[in-house]
Amino acid sequence: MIDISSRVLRAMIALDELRNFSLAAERCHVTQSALSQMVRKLEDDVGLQLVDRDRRHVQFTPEGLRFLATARRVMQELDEIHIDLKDHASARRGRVNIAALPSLAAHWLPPIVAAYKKAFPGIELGLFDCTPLRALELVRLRQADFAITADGPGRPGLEARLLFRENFVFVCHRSHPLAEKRRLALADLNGCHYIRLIRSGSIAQHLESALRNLALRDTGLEVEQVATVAGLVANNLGVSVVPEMAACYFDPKQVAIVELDATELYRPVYAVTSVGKTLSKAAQEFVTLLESSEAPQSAARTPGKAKK
Amino acid sequence: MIDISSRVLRAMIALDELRNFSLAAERCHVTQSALSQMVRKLEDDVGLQLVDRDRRHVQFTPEGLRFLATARRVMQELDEIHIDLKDHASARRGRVNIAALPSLAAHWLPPIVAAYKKAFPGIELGLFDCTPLRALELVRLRQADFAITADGPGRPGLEARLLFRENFVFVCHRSHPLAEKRRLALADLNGCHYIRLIRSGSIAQHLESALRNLALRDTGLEVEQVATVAGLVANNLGVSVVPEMAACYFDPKQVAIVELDATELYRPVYAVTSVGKTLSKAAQEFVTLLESSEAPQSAARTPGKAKK
DNA sequence: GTCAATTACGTTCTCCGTAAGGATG
DNA sequence: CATCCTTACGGAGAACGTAATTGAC
Repeated sequence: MIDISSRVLRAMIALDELRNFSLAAERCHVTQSALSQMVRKLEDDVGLQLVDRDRRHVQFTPEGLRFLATARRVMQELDEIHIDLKDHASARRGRVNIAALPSLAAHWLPPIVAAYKKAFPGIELGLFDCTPLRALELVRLRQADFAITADGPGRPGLEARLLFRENFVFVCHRSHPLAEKRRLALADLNGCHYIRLIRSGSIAQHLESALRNLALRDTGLEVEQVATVAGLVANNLGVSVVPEMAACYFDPKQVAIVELDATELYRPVYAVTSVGKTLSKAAQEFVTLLESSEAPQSAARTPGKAKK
Repeated sequence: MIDISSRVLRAMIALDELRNFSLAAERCHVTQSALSQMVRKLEDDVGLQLVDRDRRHVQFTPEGLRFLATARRVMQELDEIHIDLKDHASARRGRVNIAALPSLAAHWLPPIVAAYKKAFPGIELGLFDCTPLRALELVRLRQADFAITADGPGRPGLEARLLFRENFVFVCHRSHPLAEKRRLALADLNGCHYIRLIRSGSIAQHLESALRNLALRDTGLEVEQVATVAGLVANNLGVSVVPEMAACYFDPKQVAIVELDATELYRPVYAVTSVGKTLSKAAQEFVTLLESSEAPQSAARTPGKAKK
């Protein structure tokens, strides 16, 4: 199998353009002797004369011209991939695919995305809002560079970095007895009519153990979307517990949002990556930005103050 | 400027296909260590990690995959040009452009072309029938690989190889006094009404010096095509002297063709090439065939016997 | 412990530069 | 005689192979 280096291709192209060994050698930053040897070796390798040197003029043979055409195409390809890789290395170009839980994608992520797009305008962003399991699957399938989710640690092949811990808040109708409290303990929820979120979601999973020991009354309502909970609570059909970030779904005129004094009750938010898969520079930058971003403040009590 | 050799491209492709350093190294006929170093050096050169090796699995990074796509395109180009050049080197493929005088192109060349096409079916042939000057110009312009013409020696930048010498014959109407002779000396033409060919043609040029000393009567006719001479002679408007090969233009029923006993009167036929321009293998083979071909026999006295 | 890739190191060999050679205009 | 390419030769460095090392399963 023949071996051809891009140096030789460049030399041949220079030789064609300058029609002069000395000048071509100069352009290639080698001596004229070296270029002469390069051409000779190439000709030996392919078994054909490619250039006619009649001591005064440099002329390519028909075969040499065919070779040149290929050489130019190849060099264009190599130059392009080189620039392309440099761009990717410096995060000037590229694409980052992110799998995130819907609530995070909708409320915490947008300002970070905005900051990222400003800092790295050449990077395309793909944002998948999906269930926790799907998010991890996308990372494993390499369809997402990383996931932003409440799950992750302990999963084989995945690596999770804690970004922040999100507190839960209690939501009820303003007419509810607990509506006027500043803070509640979990025990205060005993006896309440509770609206559940479906189990497959991240929220229910983190609430389950904490709520199991409470004497909650079942409303018979189990819904999928937090927005539905908001509607139900607004119509005084029950109470619920949701992450701080979901508070904005609730209409403050009808719904009271009360902080929970329960340190054991929180939802961790991780950046989850595949072990052994180096992130692209662009994705690395995004994760760095995530890590430097603050945990969200309660959107309920301190509206319009998303960051410290 | 980065230097990438095809060996490295092959290695990366093998690594992608086999997902295993040891196997890929084997395919590339190097040790696994060498391949590891090759990949590392490539990554250093481009400044990016292209392959994730987690000790057990080989996975390409997004940038690595981009690189691979280019690598495959480039290798395809290089493999193709290699095959292409090998084919040209062995005259399996290619093209030969020939500039030849009309009379040679029409009468001497066809059987040679036929033999050549049989021996080298993959070679395309271009045949230009043109004036002597134009033939040499085409060679100089490299639009023709070589010329078959009566001119050539002494021209700067051109190289002429004598193929054969073609004799001239005397042509006249059957009613002409010289029609019954077996052989004529040049002096026998004195007093004849002579039909001239134009000076720019090869025939007139070779006749000029020999005929200058004869006392020919001018018919006032100077024509361009030998076929026209044939028509004029057939109508008894004069006599002429033409190369043996042109004899077939004349109608034997009306025109007598007489050999000339004049050793100094002949038209040399050369294969003319550009000095310092190596012929393609295909063209070389054609010239070889030309050189091994016999000079044409008189088509007049021995019809149907083109070769000895 | 085994397997697979990396690292270390010595050697080989390629490739380049210097300098001399040769041909051409 | 000057120019331009080729050839000869010697040295620097790259690349390869052997072998020891590391790390994962």
